[in-house]
Amino acid sequence: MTESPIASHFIRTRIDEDCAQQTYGDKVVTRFPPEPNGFLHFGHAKSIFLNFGLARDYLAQCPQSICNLRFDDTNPTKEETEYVDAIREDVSWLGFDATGHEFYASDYFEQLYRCAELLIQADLAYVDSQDADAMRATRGTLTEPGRNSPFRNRSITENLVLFRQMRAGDFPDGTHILRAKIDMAAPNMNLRDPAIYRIRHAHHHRSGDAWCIYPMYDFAHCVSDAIEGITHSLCTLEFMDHRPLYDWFLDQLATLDVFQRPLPQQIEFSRLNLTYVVLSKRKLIQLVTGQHVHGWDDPRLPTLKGARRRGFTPEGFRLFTDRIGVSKSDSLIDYSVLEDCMRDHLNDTAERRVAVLDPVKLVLTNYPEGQSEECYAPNHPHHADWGKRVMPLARELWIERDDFMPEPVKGFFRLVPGGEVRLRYGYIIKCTGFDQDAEGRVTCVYAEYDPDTKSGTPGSESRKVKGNIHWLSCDQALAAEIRLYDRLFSVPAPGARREGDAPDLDRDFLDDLNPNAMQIHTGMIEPSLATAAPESRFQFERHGYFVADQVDHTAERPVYNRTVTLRDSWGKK
RNA sequence: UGGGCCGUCGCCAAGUUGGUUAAGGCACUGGAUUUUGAUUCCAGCAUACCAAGGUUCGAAUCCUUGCGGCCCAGCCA
Repeated sequence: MTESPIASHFIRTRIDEDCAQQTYGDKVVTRFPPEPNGFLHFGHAKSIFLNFGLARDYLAQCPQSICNLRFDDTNPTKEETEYVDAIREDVSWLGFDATGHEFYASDYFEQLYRCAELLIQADLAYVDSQDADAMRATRGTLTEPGRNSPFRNRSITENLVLFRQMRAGDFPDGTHILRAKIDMAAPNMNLRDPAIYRIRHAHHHRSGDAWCIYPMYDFAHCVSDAIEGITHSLCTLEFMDHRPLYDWFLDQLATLDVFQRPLPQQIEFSRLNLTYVVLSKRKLIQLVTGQHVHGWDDPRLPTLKGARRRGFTPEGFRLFTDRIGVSKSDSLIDYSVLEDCMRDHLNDTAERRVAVLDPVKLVLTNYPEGQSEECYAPNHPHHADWGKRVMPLARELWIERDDFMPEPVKGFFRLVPGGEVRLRYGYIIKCTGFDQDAEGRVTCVYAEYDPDTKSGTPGSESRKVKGNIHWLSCDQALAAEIRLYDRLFSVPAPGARREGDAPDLDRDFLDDLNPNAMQIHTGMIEPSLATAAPESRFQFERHGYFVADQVDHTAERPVYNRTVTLRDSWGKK
């Protein structure tokens, strides 16, 4: 696999500067902060490799470096424990162990609360008793300033009492809210007295019913970072406008001696955009709940769970994140880049096997009935030490339907009537005829083999044929379910308007679903593929990379998923 | 139309305290090897940095003015 060198990017540059100036001493502390309200997707893989990768890379230079896994669970109505477990699994699948540095924002509720009281006491926060509609109405617009709330000038004492009553559960949801007192006329909307705490009488997956007020993201995130001693808090571009608020909270709290400087700094990078998929939580949920796919781990889904079942590898993702880099420009990565990365890794690591996906019978008419002999197939063309396996050859074989054309098109150099081709690892054969059914579908192909051309025997090299096809003897082959996966959507930008669309046309991304994203075949496989463990990955020669299905594959009923095809300069449709 | 950010080869992306010939990867093209139309190997691939002006001996890098794209008006994160 081509190992790309560690690429320089603006975040590394910043960290290098901080290290050079000893801003944070001997540490680079990052964090991966998922909200446990959904499954991780390809976009998270970028963030995971960035955050965990950075901490790991700087370990030699800054021995205290680490990356925390922090569950950002400040919204009790959306989060669940099942997601926590799934996320932890995904992170570890990608190769990062967060044992000992796994945290929860909800563990900081008490500290967060104390910080809020301190802000109130410093006259930097107040309890607003407007309802949500009134708040929205007075927030102003992008071009007009907002108006101060009539409750903005409550006394510190009154604010404190009210806030404590909020915590005590004296008020129903939505009646009061704690707001930062900043500037209702700020051009940055986030600074127009943002909400800090809302009342939510809801059961929290970890804190249970201990709380009925919960902190908002802007407040909880920066404080959590400071508590954990994060040095570089990396997030995506849409949070850029929140940075002044992030700095404001921390600055005030540092002034109030809650935190020591230097404070963590937020740095934004552009999120992953990939063609032919959707990466928004909302759309992913729609696909699952709308039954367009079979659950969160459906191999068609761009979730990490789906990727795993699909046969994608952590190393492939690692390669991918290295290749696409990190920057602040909105980019759109072609899906083929991801596929290429998986091929790249799998090419090196997957043993070769033979499978006939769409079998048609081939009879070697001059091969004695009841006889069979051994042929040898290497497990990997570039790793002789991986050994070889025996493939019995006999009179009746299965070959790929696509490898025979009764009426060949130009450029086709596989089996054709009267033509010659090599049975891979076996003999050169010459097609002598074929049977068709009433619909013209080929039902059987006949050929004669040349006994002097067996692979590996002296003289077998003397005759060259261009075509080379794979096969399986009918006696040996086992039937298997082969799930051929393809891209989930049939257009690069699902749901996006396309050239020529009527001005009033609204497209639905679900209409762009690729109906052929999964096709189930019954194919023939080598016996060793049946006994392989779930999640074993192989290259099916001349087809692509396949993985034994994580949940459905058994020796009795083998199931293989196609991860990605081989590159194909001929059959590209 | 307020604020923030971005615009370097088909796709990514270095370089942006101005200094000879604009890194690298992917894709692509050509050639070699090859019992996977795979892999591998070798070679090629931006007089050009959104545009137009300007400053300068010298600019992708500085200035000006435009153009294009993304984000923000949740008691979501």
